[in-house]
Amino acid sequence: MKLPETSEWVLHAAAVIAQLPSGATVSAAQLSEHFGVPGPYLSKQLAKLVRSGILTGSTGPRGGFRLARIPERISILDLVAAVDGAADPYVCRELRQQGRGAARPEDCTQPCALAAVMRDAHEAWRESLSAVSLADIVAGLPAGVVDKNRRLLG
Amino acid sequence: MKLPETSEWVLHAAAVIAQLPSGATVSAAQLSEHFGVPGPYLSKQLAKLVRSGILTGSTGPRGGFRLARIPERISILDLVAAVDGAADPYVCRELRQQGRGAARPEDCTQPCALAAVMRDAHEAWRESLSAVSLADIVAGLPAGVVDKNRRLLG
DNA sequence: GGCGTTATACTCGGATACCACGTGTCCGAGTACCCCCGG
DNA sequence: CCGGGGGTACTCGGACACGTGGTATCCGAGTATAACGCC
Repeated sequence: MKLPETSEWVLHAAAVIAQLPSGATVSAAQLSEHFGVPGPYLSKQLAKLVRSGILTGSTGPRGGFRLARIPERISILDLVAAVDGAADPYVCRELRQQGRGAARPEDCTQPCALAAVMRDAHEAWRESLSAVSLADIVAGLPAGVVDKNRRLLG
Repeated sequence: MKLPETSEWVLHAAAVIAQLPSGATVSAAQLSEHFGVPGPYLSKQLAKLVRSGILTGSTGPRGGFRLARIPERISILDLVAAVDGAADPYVCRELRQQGRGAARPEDCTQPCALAAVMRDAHEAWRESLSAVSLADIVAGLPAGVVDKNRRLLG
């Protein structure tokens, strides 16, 4: 079980975008330079955030990305789910009802206990990620980093 | 982010093995018939459980697998970690210190806040899985399933 | 009849191909800006 | 000097190859069993 490496890119990129002055935008090329990652591939990931309604993208000169809503209402879970999908990593294929030892349907009125445990764990993971907003991340950045970003974005 | 499909196999197989009479064993071939999954591949996964110290495997006729310790002391996390590894799905590559906008080392005295959030979420997932033991799963099985397994294992 | 030896059949364990998803790249459609020209 | 039109350059968005890890399979090493022959 592993998240795409681009998850980290998207999280850091969103943190930078959140520091933009109101109305300003930043391009994928600028961000790729900022982080030292492949530009076109980063652009591909940011497009996912646009499709998820987290960012809005504008084309043309002075175009780029900006947040679609205030950072207080963007959770880390929103970002991770946008780039990786919201599906549960464990999928129950009803193994108990297959093969020679298949359980009879009348014994399967309750959902599979193992699937329930895995689902609860995933829910705990989601809760933990949704408890932190992008604004919380930005608020915790060291002053030096904020200054550096301000210079980039200004 | 997704778990190997074999995670489900291992969880169900462990639940069956936990119902074995004391001292008895069950072979990978029996289990693969029971669940309708490829035998050699299942054997490969069970070998991981042996390496993790959850099962013990004996060769020869009447050989097979049995639990290495009581099911109360085997958590779902133990099983999942054995088959998928215990690594955090999110790996922090210190993106903040790379590229043109790299933060200075003196601004990175604190660990990356994003990595910390992801780590906490993973820890919540692990806690949730470690709270349930194999004995809990077996105790919750319907009576019909237990009977069916008893007939298989007896 | 009891015991040692041998042959056997069955088990796990690791080494070997195949395939899908993430990774990396490219090019095209669309748009706001800027310059130029005319009034 | 001011307004309109066209060209331009820049942006995002989706379509196209490549590599790594999961999936599936096989065969070999090792061992408890069972039969067999001998004492």
